[in-house]
Amino acid sequence: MTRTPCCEKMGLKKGPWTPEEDQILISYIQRYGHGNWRALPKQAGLLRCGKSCRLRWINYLRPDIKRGKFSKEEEETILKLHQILGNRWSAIAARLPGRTDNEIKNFWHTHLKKRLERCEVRKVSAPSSWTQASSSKGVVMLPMPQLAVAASESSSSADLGFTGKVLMSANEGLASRKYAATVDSGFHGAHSGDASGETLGGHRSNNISEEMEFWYDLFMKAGQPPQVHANLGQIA
DNA sequence: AATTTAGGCAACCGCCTGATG
DNA sequence: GCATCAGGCGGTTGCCTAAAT
Repeated sequence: MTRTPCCEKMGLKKGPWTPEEDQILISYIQRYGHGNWRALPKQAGLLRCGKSCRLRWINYLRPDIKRGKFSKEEEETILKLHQILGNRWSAIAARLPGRTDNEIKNFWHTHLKKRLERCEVRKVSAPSSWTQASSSKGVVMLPMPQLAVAASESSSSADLGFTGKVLMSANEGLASRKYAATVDSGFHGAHSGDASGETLGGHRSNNISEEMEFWYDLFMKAGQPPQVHANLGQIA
Protein backbone atom coordinates (compact mmCIF):
# COMPACT_ATOMS: atom_id res chain seq x y z
CA MET A 1 0.00 0.00 0.00
CA THR A 2 1.34 3.38 -0.85
CA ARG A 3 -0.30 6.63 0.02
CA THR A 4 1.16 10.05 0.02
CA PRO A 5 2.12 11.33 3.43
CA CYS A 6 -0.51 13.14 5.44
CA CYS A 7 -0.38 16.85 6.06
CA GLU A 8 2.46 18.17 4.04
CA LYS A 9 2.72 21.30 6.09
CA MET A 10 5.56 23.02 4.29
CA GLY A 11 4.33 26.26 2.89
CA LEU A 12 0.86 25.93 4.32
CA LYS A 13 -0.69 28.87 6.04
CA LYS A 14 -1.71 28.83 9.68
CA GLY A 15 -3.60 31.20 11.91
CA PRO A 16 -6.78 33.17 11.42
CA TRP A 17 -8.70 32.81 8.18
CA THR A 18 -9.17 35.81 5.96
CA PRO A 19 -12.56 36.66 4.39
CA GLU A 20 -11.04 35.79 1.00
CA GLU A 21 -10.08 32.32 2.17
CA ASP A 22 -13.51 31.84 3.69
CA GLN A 23 -15.14 32.78 0.42
CA ILE A 24 -12.98 30.37 -1.54
CA LEU A 25 -13.82 27.55 0.81
CA ILE A 26 -17.53 28.30 0.85
CA SER A 27 -17.71 28.58 -2.92
CA TYR A 28 -15.80 25.37 -3.44
CA ILE A 29 -17.87 23.33 -0.99
CA GLN A 30 -21.15 24.72 -2.30
CA ARG A 31 -20.11 23.72 -5.77
CA TYR A 32 -18.37 20.41 -5.26
CA GLY A 33 -19.02 19.35 -1.68
CA HIS A 34 -16.13 18.62 0.65
CA GLY A 35 -15.59 14.98 -0.29
CA ASN A 36 -11.95 14.43 0.54
CA TRP A 37 -10.77 17.05 3.01
CA ARG A 38 -7.16 16.36 2.35
CA ALA A 39 -7.48 16.97 -1.35
CA LEU A 40 -9.83 19.91 -0.97
CA PRO A 41 -7.41 22.77 -0.26
CA LYS A 42 -5.29 21.95 -3.27
CA GLN A 43 -8.29 21.67 -5.55
CA ALA A 44 -9.83 24.82 -4.15
CA GLY A 45 -6.58 26.73 -4.33
CA LEU A 46 -6.13 27.24 -0.61
CA LEU A 47 -2.78 27.17 1.16
CA ARG A 48 -4.24 25.34 4.13
CA CYS A 49 -4.19 21.77 5.28
CA GLY A 50 -7.34 19.70 4.99
CA LYS A 51 -7.78 19.56 8.71
CA SER A 52 -7.78 23.32 8.94
CA CYS A 53 -10.36 23.56 6.15
CA ARG A 54 -12.58 21.00 7.78
CA LEU A 55 -12.43 22.78 11.12
CA ARG A 56 -13.15 26.13 9.57
CA TRP A 57 -16.15 24.79 7.69
CA ILE A 58 -17.61 22.80 10.56
CA ASN A 59 -17.07 25.37 13.26
CA TYR A 60 -17.68 28.58 11.41
CA LEU A 61 -18.75 28.53 7.78
CA ARG A 62 -21.43 25.86 7.66
CA PRO A 63 -24.74 27.48 6.70
CA ASP A 64 -26.75 25.82 9.43
CA ILE A 65 -24.68 27.18 12.27
CA LYS A 66 -26.54 29.13 14.88
CA ARG A 67 -24.43 31.95 16.21
CA GLY A 68 -24.91 34.30 19.10
CA LYS A 69 -25.71 33.85 22.73
CA PHE A 70 -26.85 30.56 24.16
CA SER A 71 -30.43 30.56 25.34
CA LYS A 72 -31.45 29.51 28.84
CA GLU A 73 -32.81 26.29 27.40
CA GLU A 74 -29.53 25.57 25.66
CA GLU A 75 -27.58 26.27 28.83
CA GLU A 76 -29.76 23.89 30.78
CA THR A 77 -29.41 21.24 28.13
CA ILE A 78 -25.64 21.55 28.16
CA LEU A 79 -25.47 21.36 31.93
CA LYS A 80 -27.74 18.39 31.98
CA LEU A 81 -25.96 16.51 29.25
CA HIS A 82 -22.57 17.28 30.73
CA GLN A 83 -23.64 15.67 33.97
CA ILE A 84 -24.30 12.51 32.04
CA LEU A 85 -21.81 12.54 29.22
CA GLY A 86 -18.91 14.46 30.65
CA ASN A 87 -16.67 16.25 28.19
CA ARG A 88 -18.07 14.51 25.16
CA TRP A 89 -18.68 17.76 23.35
CA SER A 90 -19.60 16.25 20.03
CA ALA A 91 -22.25 14.12 21.68
CA ILE A 92 -23.61 17.17 23.45
CA ALA A 93 -23.52 19.19 20.24
CA ALA A 94 -25.54 16.50 18.51
CA ARG A 95 -28.40 17.43 20.81
CA LEU A 96 -28.14 21.13 20.14
CA PRO A 97 -28.97 21.87 16.51
CA GLY A 98 -26.81 24.58 15.02
CA ARG A 99 -24.22 24.50 17.77
CA THR A 100 -20.76 23.07 17.30
CA ASP A 101 -18.75 21.02 19.72
CA ASN A 102 -16.09 23.71 19.77
CA GLU A 103 -18.61 26.40 20.61
CA ILE A 104 -20.12 24.34 23.39
CA LYS A 105 -16.71 23.48 24.74
CA ASN A 106 -15.73 27.15 24.81
CA PHE A 107 -19.03 28.13 26.40
CA TRP A 108 -18.58 25.50 29.03
CA HIS A 109 -15.09 26.61 29.96
CA THR A 110 -15.87 30.31 29.98
CA HIS A 111 -19.33 30.35 31.54
CA LEU A 112 -20.89 27.18 32.84
CA LYS A 113 -17.87 25.69 34.55
CA LYS A 114 -17.33 28.80 36.61
CA ARG A 115 -20.98 29.01 37.46
CA LEU A 116 -21.01 25.42 38.62
CA GLU A 117 -17.95 25.94 40.76
CA ARG A 118 -19.77 28.71 42.57
CA CYS A 119 -22.74 26.56 43.33
CA GLU A 120 -22.89 24.65 46.54
CA VAL A 121 -23.63 21.02 46.22
CA ARG A 122 -26.72 20.19 48.10
CA LYS A 123 -27.46 16.82 49.46
CA VAL A 124 -30.92 15.37 49.60
CA SER A 125 -32.32 12.03 50.43
CA ALA A 126 -31.96 9.25 47.96
CA PRO A 127 -35.09 8.00 46.27
CA SER A 128 -37.25 5.99 48.60
CA SER A 129 -37.41 3.24 46.05
CA TRP A 130 -33.85 2.28 46.86
CA THR A 131 -33.97 -0.97 48.71
CA GLN A 132 -31.38 -2.41 50.92
CA ALA A 133 -29.26 -5.42 50.39
CA SER A 134 -26.69 -6.98 52.58
CA SER A 135 -23.30 -7.16 50.95
CA SER A 136 -20.78 -4.66 52.16
CA LYS A 137 -18.81 -4.52 48.94
CA GLY A 138 -19.51 -5.37 45.42
CA VAL A 139 -22.23 -4.77 42.95
CA VAL A 140 -24.94 -2.17 43.16
CA MET A 141 -27.74 -2.59 40.72
CA LEU A 142 -29.53 0.56 39.70
CA PRO A 143 -32.79 0.58 37.84
CA MET A 144 -31.68 1.17 34.32
CA PRO A 145 -29.97 0.06 32.30
CA GLN A 146 -28.70 -2.71 34.43
CA LEU A 147 -26.02 -0.67 36.04
CA ALA A 148 -23.41 -2.57 37.93
CA VAL A 149 -21.22 -0.60 40.23
CA ALA A 150 -18.20 -2.45 41.39
CA ALA A 151 -17.63 -0.45 44.52
CA SER A 152 -14.05 -0.10 45.48
CA GLU A 153 -14.97 1.52 48.71
CA SER A 154 -18.08 1.23 50.69
CA SER A 155 -19.53 2.48 53.89
CA SER A 156 -21.82 0.99 56.41
CA SER A 157 -22.64 4.35 57.86
CA ALA A 158 -25.75 6.29 57.18
CA ASP A 159 -24.33 7.74 54.02
CA LEU A 160 -23.57 5.84 50.92
CA GLY A 161 -20.16 6.56 49.59
CA PHE A 162 -18.26 4.77 46.93
CA THR A 163 -15.83 5.24 44.16
CA GLY A 164 -15.05 2.90 41.41
CA LYS A 165 -15.79 1.64 38.01
CA VAL A 166 -19.23 1.77 36.58
CA LEU A 167 -20.15 -0.84 34.09
CA MET A 168 -23.47 -0.84 32.45
CA SER A 169 -24.96 -2.81 29.70
CA ALA A 170 -27.91 -1.35 27.95
CA ASN A 171 -30.01 -3.84 26.13
CA GLU A 172 -32.47 -1.28 24.96
CA GLY A 173 -31.98 2.14 23.53
CA LEU A 174 -28.30 1.67 23.12
CA ALA A 175 -28.55 -1.24 20.81
CA SER A 176 -27.25 -3.88 23.13
CA ARG A 177 -23.89 -2.26 23.48
CA LYS A 178 -21.87 -2.21 26.62
CA TYR A 179 -20.51 0.96 28.03
CA ALA A 180 -17.94 1.69 30.65
CA ALA A 181 -17.52 4.82 32.64
CA THR A 182 -15.57 5.89 35.63
CA VAL A 183 -17.01 7.37 38.75
CA ASP A 184 -14.62 10.11 39.52
CA SER A 185 -14.36 11.15 43.11
CA GLY A 186 -17.16 9.29 44.68
CA PHE A 187 -20.87 9.27 44.57
CA HIS A 188 -22.18 10.25 47.94
CA GLY A 189 -25.86 9.90 47.83
CA ALA A 190 -27.39 10.27 51.25
CA HIS A 191 -29.11 7.10 52.17
CA SER A 192 -30.38 5.71 55.38
CA GLY A 193 -29.12 2.39 56.52
CA ASP A 194 -26.47 0.12 55.14
CA ALA A 195 -25.66 1.41 51.75
CA SER A 196 -23.69 -1.02 49.76
CA GLY A 197 -25.04 -3.62 47.52
CA GLU A 198 -28.52 -2.88 46.42
CA THR A 199 -30.88 -4.23 43.89
CA LEU A 200 -33.47 -2.09 42.33
CA GLY A 201 -36.42 -2.77 40.20
CA GLY A 202 -36.55 -2.47 36.50
CA HIS A 203 -36.83 0.89 34.86
CA ARG A 204 -36.19 0.69 31.15
CA SER A 205 -35.87 3.40 28.60
CA ASN A 206 -36.67 3.23 24.95
CA ASN A 207 -34.17 5.70 23.62
CA ILE A 208 -31.04 7.59 24.52
CA SER A 209 -32.84 10.81 25.31
CA GLU A 210 -35.10 9.14 27.78
CA GLU A 211 -32.18 7.29 29.21
CA MET A 212 -30.19 10.48 29.67
CA GLU A 213 -33.11 12.11 31.40
CA PHE A 214 -33.55 9.15 33.62
CA TRP A 215 -29.93 9.15 34.70
CA TYR A 216 -29.90 12.84 35.24
CA ASP A 217 -33.01 12.76 37.37
CA LEU A 218 -31.80 9.80 39.32
CA PHE A 219 -28.48 11.36 40.16
CA MET A 220 -29.96 14.73 40.94
CA LYS A 221 -32.44 13.17 43.29
CA ALA A 222 -29.54 11.50 44.98
CA GLY A 223 -28.05 14.89 45.73
CA GLN A 224 -24.78 14.89 43.89
CA PRO A 225 -24.38 13.72 40.37
CA PRO A 226 -21.54 11.28 40.06
CA GLN A 227 -18.81 12.54 37.82
CA VAL A 228 -19.33 10.11 35.03
CA HIS A 229 -16.89 11.79 32.77
CA ALA A 230 -14.57 11.63 29.84
CA ASN A 231 -14.82 8.41 28.01
CA LEU A 232 -18.17 6.79 28.12
CA GLY A 233 -16.51 4.38 25.81
CA GLN A 234 -17.92 1.44 24.11
CA ILE A 235 -16.28 -1.67 25.44
CA ALA A 236 -18.07 -4.36 23.56
C1' DA B 1 -4.38 58.41 27.81
C1' DA B 2 -1.51 54.51 28.51
C1' DT B 3 -0.84 50.17 30.45
C1' DT B 4 -2.25 45.90 32.50
C1' DT B 5 -5.41 42.20 33.24
C1' DA B 6 -9.10 39.07 32.23
C1' DG B 7 -12.51 37.00 29.31
C1' DG B 8 -13.98 35.06 25.03
C1' DC B 9 -13.23 32.49 21.16
C1' DA B 10 -10.97 30.72 16.85
C1' DA B 11 -7.67 27.66 15.64
C1' DC B 12 -4.04 24.30 16.33
C1' DC B 13 -2.16 19.97 18.23
C1' DG B 14 -1.99 15.35 19.23
C1' DC B 15 -4.34 11.18 19.92
C1' DC B 16 -7.76 7.69 18.67
C1' DT B 17 -10.57 4.92 15.56
C1' DG B 18 -12.22 2.97 11.45
C1' DA B 19 -11.23 2.27 6.66
C1' DT B 20 -8.26 0.85 3.16
C1' DG B 21 -4.53 -1.33 0.59
C1' DG C 1 -2.68 -9.20 10.10
C1' DC C 2 -0.19 -5.06 9.55
C1' DA C 3 0.80 -0.38 8.19
C1' DT C 4 -0.88 3.85 6.89
C1' DC C 5 -4.19 7.33 6.15
C1' DA C 6 -8.36 10.37 6.75
C1' DG C 7 -11.59 11.93 9.67
C1' DG C 8 -13.08 13.02 14.12
C1' DC C 9 -12.54 14.40 18.81
C1' DG C 10 -11.08 16.77 23.11
C1' DG C 11 -7.46 19.56 25.22
C1' DT C 12 -4.91 23.51 24.87
C1' DT C 13 -2.95 27.71 23.10
C1' DG C 14 -2.71 32.27 21.74
C1' DC C 15 -4.77 36.31 19.78
C1' DC C 16 -8.06 39.98 20.17
C1' DT C 17 -10.91 43.03 22.71
C1' DA C 18 -13.05 45.09 26.63
C1' DA C 19 -12.67 46.34 31.35
C1' DA C 20 -9.99 47.85 35.11
C1' DT C 21 -6.26 50.48 37.08
